[in-house]
Amino acid sequence: MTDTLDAPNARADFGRRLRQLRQDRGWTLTDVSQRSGLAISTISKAERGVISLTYDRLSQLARGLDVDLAALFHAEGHSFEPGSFAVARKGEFKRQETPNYVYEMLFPDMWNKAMTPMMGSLKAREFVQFEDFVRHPGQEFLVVLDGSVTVFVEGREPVLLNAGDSIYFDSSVGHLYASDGDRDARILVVCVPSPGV
Amino acid sequence: MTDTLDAPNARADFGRRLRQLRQDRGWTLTDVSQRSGLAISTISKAERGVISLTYDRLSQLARGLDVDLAALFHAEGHSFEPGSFAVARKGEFKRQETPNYVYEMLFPDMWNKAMTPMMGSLKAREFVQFEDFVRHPGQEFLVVLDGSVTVFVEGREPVLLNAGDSIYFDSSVGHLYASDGDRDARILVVCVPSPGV
DNA sequence: ACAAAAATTTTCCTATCGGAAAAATTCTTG
DNA sequence: CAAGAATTTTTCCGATAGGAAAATTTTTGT
Repeated sequence: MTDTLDAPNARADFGRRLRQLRQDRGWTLTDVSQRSGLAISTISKAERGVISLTYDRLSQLARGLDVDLAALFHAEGHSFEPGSFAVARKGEFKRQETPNYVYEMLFPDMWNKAMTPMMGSLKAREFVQFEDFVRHPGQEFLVVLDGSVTVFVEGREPVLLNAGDSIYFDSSVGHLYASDGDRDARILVVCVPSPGV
Repeated sequence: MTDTLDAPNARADFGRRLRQLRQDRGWTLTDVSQRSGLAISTISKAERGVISLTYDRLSQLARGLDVDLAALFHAEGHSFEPGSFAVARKGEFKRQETPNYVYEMLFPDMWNKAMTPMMGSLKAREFVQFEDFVRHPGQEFLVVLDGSVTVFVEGREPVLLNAGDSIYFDSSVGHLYASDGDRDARILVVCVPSPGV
């Protein structure tokens, strides 16, 4: 009930996007109708935001347009503001501290980023204090900027990375970082969440 | 007409996924009803695949479940090989050279990465030699590891970044990097493609 | 084990979707 | 500029979504 007001706009935007997809391919309503099995009029109305397609029709239409259903929604208005950009200056980060790490998320107030870059410092430690493995659906990329880092991936041998080395892994598998040696280490981590959950 | 047969299955799968999302959060139908503004019965039917939600309702429901609309449609299957990981050692990269850049894609032979990390060197230049802007759907993140870099984003003022600074932007907008000053610059770039298209 | 409460499903009915065909608009071509 | 073709929009109506409330099932407390 709350958002009945702006809903039509979202629908209209979505419609424009549908039309864009169709026209990008140089197809007519008739073409898409044949490819999708939807009535011409239905597609026409959907593109203009006159009606609100059901899941079944959206599903058909996606196939007709030859895109993954999820793709229909991805580049949508609320992805992140198309054309926008943001700069993060060194040291201007929002700090977040845990016993072993100091994390600084780079663009904390930017919505809907496809990836989450973080700068981190790992404190030098006598020996690894085993906290729990971290797990979160998605993929993670880590590059060592300075120092040495041991990466523990659940069920695997530890991996030692030196400055310039990097690792890419499924972040739903338990993982944990620790500075190796007597210096603090600097790392850059980028996470891509798997959508949903 | 063609896919009337499997459509119900897709819808049912989708419904199960909706229920999963709700239960993962420990919410009842009533909870989601309040959060989304949808009737309890509507959510119940949708979860069981009895009805096929319209775009408007899907949109509301996504907000109620606190997920991006696109996330609702992502099949969990095609993440990337679950549990796998890869290490890239400094200097072991596949080199790719253009007049202004030297790029080294970090995990070139790994399939289905959600993001594409690249190490790059920007050659020092007297003044910017204007090649064409680069454009590709998705989002891009750049961090300056060493030196200074000027980032040109189409339609905007150039942005000067020093070591440690970073920028995050919509990569479908034309962009271009150049080393600033008399030294070569080292950068790390991570791209996330927008699916579809 | 039973009663009360909570959660989910079913029923009933109205609003809206979606298809077929007619009407209108836009695009070609002489 | 006009006639005809191609494309899009509108109209009309049957099919289905979606809300309110009753009925059922499941859970909780004693």
